[in-house]
Amino acid sequence: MDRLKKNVAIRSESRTRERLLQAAESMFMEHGYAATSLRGITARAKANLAAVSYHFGSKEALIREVFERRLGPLNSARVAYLDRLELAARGKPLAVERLVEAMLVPALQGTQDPLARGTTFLRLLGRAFSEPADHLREILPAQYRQVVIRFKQAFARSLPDMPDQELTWRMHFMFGTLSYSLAGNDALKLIATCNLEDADDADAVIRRLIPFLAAGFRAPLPDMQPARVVSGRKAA
Amino acid sequence: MDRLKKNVAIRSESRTRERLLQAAESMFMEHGYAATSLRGITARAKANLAAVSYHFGSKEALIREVFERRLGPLNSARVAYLDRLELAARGKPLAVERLVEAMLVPALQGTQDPLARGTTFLRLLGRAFSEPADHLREILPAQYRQVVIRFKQAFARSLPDMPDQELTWRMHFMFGTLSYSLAGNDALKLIATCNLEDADDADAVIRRLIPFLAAGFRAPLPDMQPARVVSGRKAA
DNA sequence: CGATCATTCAAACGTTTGTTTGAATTTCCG
DNA sequence: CGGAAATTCAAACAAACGTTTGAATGATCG
Repeated sequence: MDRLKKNVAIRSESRTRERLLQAAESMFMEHGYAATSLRGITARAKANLAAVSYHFGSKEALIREVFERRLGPLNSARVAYLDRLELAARGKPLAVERLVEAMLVPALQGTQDPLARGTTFLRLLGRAFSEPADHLREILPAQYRQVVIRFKQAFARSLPDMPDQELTWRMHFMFGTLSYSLAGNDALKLIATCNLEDADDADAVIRRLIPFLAAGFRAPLPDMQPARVVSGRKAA
Repeated sequence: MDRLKKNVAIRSESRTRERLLQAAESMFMEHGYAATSLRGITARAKANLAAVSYHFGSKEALIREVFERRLGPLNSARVAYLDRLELAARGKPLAVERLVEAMLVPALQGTQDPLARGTTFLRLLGRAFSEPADHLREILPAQYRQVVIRFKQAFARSLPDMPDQELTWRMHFMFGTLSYSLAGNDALKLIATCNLEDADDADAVIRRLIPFLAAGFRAPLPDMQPARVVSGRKAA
């Protein structure tokens, strides 16, 4: 298996393999995993149907590779970004704005350069969190573990009075906003009553997300009394 | 067609139809739309395969009905909740906490009673926003339009200094957090380094989401200068 | 009861799915 | 060049898909 891979790389560098990955990334993003057929992928990649089995072994292995080749570098870049920030701060706790920034900037960085190729993966990634494809349930936790651990430490240092449980929840909320917001404007168009100017401007999204999320992290703790519900009679 | 429906209701009230809807709701939630087969649904509903065609006409019509029978009442309840709040406030602007509450409480209200039946739909709904099934792209905007318009007015009144564009973005962020947070703990487990106590307690989620989102809405406006990027050399 | 409708059922329809096969083709290196 | 390895290709595979059919069963009312 390793020998085979090496020969692939040495010989022709397998342009087909790369075309398949890009086509799969696009089509998984557009139609979802289950709704995308290998015939559609290979047609788009201008490759033969059997090429998927030959290069990856199965459809499942293909989607796994689509994620791993992107998610690993992305999360490594996030941690590296955080490392640089902390180094520059010389041990002082960072503002939560900087931590959110460290989650966001690497994600949207590769966007403008390769002509929205990075954006394609981000949309796919946003979908992946809600897609129940069994293969992903095993991939994502492994890919995200280091990021979660590392950033949680940093957040705890920046918000020393925040209980651990509450911090985990707020990071959970942050991931939700990210995966939804970065995942593209399809859903955005659903709720926008007026067309947003900057809908496709990644930088604008970052600048708007940072203060929004940072304020959420700094929000006062919820009072954990029994929930109040406004009934028809007695309104609050 | 109308005659047929009426007879269905009069005669046997079609228990089968209801079982199909519930089975479809569960299975769409667990495996997604495209990955769920009619054979799986009918098996779970203990109905015949042809029952779907008979009662709904097609798989597409089935999923449409699954959404419409839930989303309409949910969004109506949200607007009604907001109406009551504004009535009680006698024209005074509401705190953004109350507006977020009006989005949340109706969504999680039916949760505990029918033994997580409401929760099932919420997870499905969260997925729907990222699922690219073409049928949903037409359903969701129509179902959400009134909610968006109504709540945007209310938010604008509560946050008079917020530019319209910024408000739209922050509502967009809110929808992201909601659909991700309410959609269930599958994704939550992905990032939780420690097990959360209240992961299944809807009230606890509400109490934690409200201050988080309200603070986000009240966050200072972003400075719309060119984005700063921390490079390897010069850190910020 | 008998007629009439709604509903269920087993079986089959034609497509499309992911995967496999074995031969043809291309690429590489001695 | 020539042989070996890597890659492509058209064709076929069984399995699963959504949908349709026509007869069997059930309920309803004059």
